[in-house]
Amino acid sequence: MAYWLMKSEPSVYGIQDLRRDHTTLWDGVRNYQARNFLTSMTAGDQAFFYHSNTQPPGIVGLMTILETHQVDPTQFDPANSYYDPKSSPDQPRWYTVRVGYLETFPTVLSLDRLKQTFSPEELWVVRRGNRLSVMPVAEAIGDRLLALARA
DNA sequence: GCCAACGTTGGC
DNA sequence: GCCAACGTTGGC
Repeated sequence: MAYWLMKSEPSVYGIQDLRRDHTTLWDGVRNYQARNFLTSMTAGDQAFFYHSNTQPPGIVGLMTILETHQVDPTQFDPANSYYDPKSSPDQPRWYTVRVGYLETFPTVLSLDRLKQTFSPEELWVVRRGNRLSVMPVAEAIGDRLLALARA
């Protein structure tokens, strides 16, 4: 089982929304590196839910990957803000995963705390200028994050 | 293939 | 709201 970290703005879709919905299709990723990480996920992997553009930004909970290699339907919908005119149903370019809610941590692992605890090499999300919305988390680091979150 | 312009992300 | 960082676009 691998660990990942996935970002979302809580004003758009937060951990509370996932807790309510139980499961959701993680749509709207339009970055090739992030997409490549999405397509390399395996069912049963776990992903940390990171709230960006909020105060404080940080890791707020845990998800499980339910289904992989899902075509992101928003790429075909001209009315959707994630519409990609260069994509077509016979040649989709954006794939994603279905995630399931696992837990909300009792306290937010704030970006500030993450920076104090992990080096940029250990945890990509603390790298300066990092804009990637989906990234891998090494197993040892994921274990430490869970220990911190549940302490 | 270079690179300037532009748009977006996301912390602050 | 500002702006640094960075990915993408498009002219050449």
